[in-house]
Amino acid sequence: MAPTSETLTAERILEATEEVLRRHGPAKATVVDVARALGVSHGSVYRHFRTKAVLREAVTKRWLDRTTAALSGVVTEDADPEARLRDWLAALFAAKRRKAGDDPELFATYQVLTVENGEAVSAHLADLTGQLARIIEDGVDAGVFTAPDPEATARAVFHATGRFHDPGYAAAWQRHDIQAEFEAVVELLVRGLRA
Amino acid sequence: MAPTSETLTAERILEATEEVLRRHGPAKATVVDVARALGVSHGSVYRHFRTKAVLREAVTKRWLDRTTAALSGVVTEDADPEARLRDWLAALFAAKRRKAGDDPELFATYQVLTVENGEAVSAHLADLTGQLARIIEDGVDAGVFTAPDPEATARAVFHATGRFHDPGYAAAWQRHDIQAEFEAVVELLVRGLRA
DNA sequence: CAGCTGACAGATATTGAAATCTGTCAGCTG
DNA sequence: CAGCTGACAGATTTCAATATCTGTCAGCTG
Repeated sequence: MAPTSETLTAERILEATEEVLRRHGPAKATVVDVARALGVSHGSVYRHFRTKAVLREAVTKRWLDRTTAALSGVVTEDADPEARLRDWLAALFAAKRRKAGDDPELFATYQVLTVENGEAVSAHLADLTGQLARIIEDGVDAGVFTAPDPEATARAVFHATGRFHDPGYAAAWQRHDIQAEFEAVVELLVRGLRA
Repeated sequence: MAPTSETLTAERILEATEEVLRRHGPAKATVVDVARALGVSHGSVYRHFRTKAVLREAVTKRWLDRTTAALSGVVTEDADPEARLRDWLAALFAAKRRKAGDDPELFATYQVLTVENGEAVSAHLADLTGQLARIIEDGVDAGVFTAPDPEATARAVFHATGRFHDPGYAAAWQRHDIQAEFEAVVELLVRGLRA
């Protein structure tokens, strides 16, 4: 917790920023707070990040990329495409639900950050639909799925499951019947994909 | 525009409230404004609606019910169930897109009102999924759809198309490729429903 | 006397002055 | 001399005083 006197790196600033955001929330977290947490002047922070907005975007990217990385394992899993598709969607839902449930305040903080940084979010969504597209392509190649345009189909599947990964629906993830809802949608989609 | 001196009815108050909301927006519309628009004292408004919250809820209900009514015609349309399902989803999407596009400020106003009145919204969603369920049941009866539990399937279809009717996605309805996205999702769902 | 008015108390919103923050940069320091 | 500091101008936020609004009700009016 005490500010180590290593040299000031972008990475250390990002860590401190995440901590300040967790403590103060997105509205009250200031660059001065971040500098204080690191035991440096706020001018030094501006040496590594040109503006506060750039700093916040970098933190957001880092957070989004952690989710992407966690899911990439499922894509290359050793199972048939339908099972991998189901696993991937379930893993995405579970990850989101865990994040929202474990630390609602931090989740709300990142929700604010993501609406602020549409750019970073678009890139993240492209990453995720890319993973989905790979699974669907594998299914088409194996002859178990029908999809004239796997990229477009991946986006369709992603959009159709929005209720189970879009942060805007986080409140609904508490409902007792949400798991049944999820399974009903996935069932419909998998049936729609089958050759 | 001049306040007619008919007797003050709940309906006239609701109309005036809608007009005040359109003019001032949800944050600044006051009961005093509504009374002024009607040429009465604000005490008279409280004779018909116990609180401001009740008044706003009533306006919200009215607005939601207009949408439900507009769609009910499609349910009883003379066409095969698959066509009716496609028509109904398209009509819902078109109605939402038109509302959001024609008068964005009023749409934003009602967005605020709907988050305020979760109760009224739940009832509205139940109405809509009820209409969907009837179409799906007809499809099951005709042997063209498979759905062990049509009510649950209706909810699944409704959730899966959320991106095309949930007001939270209104910004995305401006994208040039939204129509293609819509058709891709509907295609997948219809395929998933077929017997 | 049914329905409306307007004064009122407490709650909520607005406003403008004071405090804090962002982003810059000349100069300090190891 | 590379990297950090801290004072500064302008932008933004906070806070407390002031104004407006909500909800009630005793009494007015047609």
